[in-house]
Amino acid sequence: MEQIENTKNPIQVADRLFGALEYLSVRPSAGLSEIAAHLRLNKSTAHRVLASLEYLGYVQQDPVEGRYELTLKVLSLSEQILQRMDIRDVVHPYLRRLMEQTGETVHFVRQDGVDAVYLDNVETTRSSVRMISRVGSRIPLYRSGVGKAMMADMPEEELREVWNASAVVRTTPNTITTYPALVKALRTVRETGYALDNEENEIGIRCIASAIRIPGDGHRYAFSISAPVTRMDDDRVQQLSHIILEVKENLDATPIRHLSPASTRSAGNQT
Amino acid sequence: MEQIENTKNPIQVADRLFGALEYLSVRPSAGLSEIAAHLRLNKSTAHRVLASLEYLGYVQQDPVEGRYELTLKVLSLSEQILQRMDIRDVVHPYLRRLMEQTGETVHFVRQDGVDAVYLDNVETTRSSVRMISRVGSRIPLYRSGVGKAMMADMPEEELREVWNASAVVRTTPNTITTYPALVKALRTVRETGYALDNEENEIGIRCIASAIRIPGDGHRYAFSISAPVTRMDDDRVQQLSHIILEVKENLDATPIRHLSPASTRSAGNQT
DNA sequence: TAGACTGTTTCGTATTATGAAACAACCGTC
DNA sequence: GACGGTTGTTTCATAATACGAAACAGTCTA
Repeated sequence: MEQIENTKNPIQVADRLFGALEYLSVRPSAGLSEIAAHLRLNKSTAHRVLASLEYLGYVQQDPVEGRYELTLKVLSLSEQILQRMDIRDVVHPYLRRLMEQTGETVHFVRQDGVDAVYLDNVETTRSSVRMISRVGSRIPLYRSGVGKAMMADMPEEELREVWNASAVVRTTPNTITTYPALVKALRTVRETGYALDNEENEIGIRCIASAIRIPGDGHRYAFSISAPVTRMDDDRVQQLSHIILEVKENLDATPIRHLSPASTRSAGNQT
Repeated sequence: MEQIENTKNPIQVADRLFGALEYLSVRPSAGLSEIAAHLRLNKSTAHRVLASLEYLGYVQQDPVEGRYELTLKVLSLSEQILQRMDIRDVVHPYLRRLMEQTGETVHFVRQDGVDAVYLDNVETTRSSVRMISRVGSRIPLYRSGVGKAMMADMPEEELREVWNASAVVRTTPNTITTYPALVKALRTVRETGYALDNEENEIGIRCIASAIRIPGDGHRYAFSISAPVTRMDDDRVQQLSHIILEVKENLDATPIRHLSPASTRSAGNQT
């Protein structure tokens, strides 16, 4: 029990509270017994936990069925987080122009641990395939263009940590699955200035990405153009890479007003 | 102290945990002492709360500054919630078409308590004013087109409850501030089939909205077209109302596959 | 009607969170 | 260079708090 002892959550209830929250976020609604069983809690405890979440406004109980479901309060939380990310406002017009220039869907991400998290995107208007915005979703760094772009900027030690913490899964024949392969790929990224995801995450999808740096911001950001391979042969990759690099230069040169004091923005809500 | 006694949170720590979370969601980062002061907690307690949130992955501490900030995990939570809302996938193409037909920004919302919460939107490509997506943000029902559209479908008792729970604030000269005025406005909505927000929330913005109903879904939904008054005179309102009503009819007739059993969707992540 | 489910409430107990205080490690000042 | 003023961190005895078995109250099925 000495060293092996997993560092424990200093507040046990927190496990239960967020466990319930996360469980409910995956299904439309759930009954008390079901939640209790899943979290291995006594019904009574589960009930208290749910009552607490309800009190806080994150959970709501169907008065007739008795089932529990999330309210949209957690969405407001996310919205506030996104809203104070000034960098999104700066980057968004570039994304838009990039989409218009290329006709392809573009993404903007930030590193969060071993993943890249989508912060913004502008979807192509040309394709008939609607792809609803997935802001907030994740993709592993080692398996994405944006991820490779950001990793190319990391010092060796940090890279190593990321790799070790990553749960490597081969999702396509092209997926990078060894550290040496990753290092080699990153060398190419550094040479060319952009990262190519050549169907490494999903068959049929290629994408070109580049990292950008924000002075005074500890996080890593990147943006990308994705398209089906049918529209993305090597020639097109060449063309697009020029556009990508141009945008990157512009963004790197753009000063970002960071951490505005009171962070009081014009509300500007619309009906 | 009989009746007056506020129903208390059955789990006190929950207040602290989510208090810290919500506090951090408003500012880019915060120091421990600052958080402790704001939540009126002992530094020691605050530290434990933060450590717990960090353990759960929602909070991260800057190793050099020592300041705390949110990770993007809460965004993933939201994303999962949005992703299982099948109705968004159904409605999105309609929104897109609506925007293309009218050239104006369109919104899609759901009722959550006394507010409408934005679930999706398609912003106009014509205007040069970029308006980054505000999915997750809120607007009071009584002060919005979408809100009035949804309230028009409520039985009197429910309406009364909403009104009483609403914190009425006059944001423009046109804002509805009395219950009789609201009732009267809703009568018009029922007669015409759509709701008009005539600069009732924000000067210079008009919008037309309509509620839709989803069989087997306990929630209320609505969508809207917003535009500056300069592009939205009474004639245009007339025109747009026809389009709105047509979309509403289509949507009301569209069957929504609801609560898919395992809710396992094609992931389809892209780099 | 009996049985098997729901979700809810109670209450004695032991676990758990609490916070004052001491600690360590900075930073700018005098 | 010791100072007071900051950070964030750790300890620990005590009180408060969350716990869960069990009983309860419904609802639906057989």
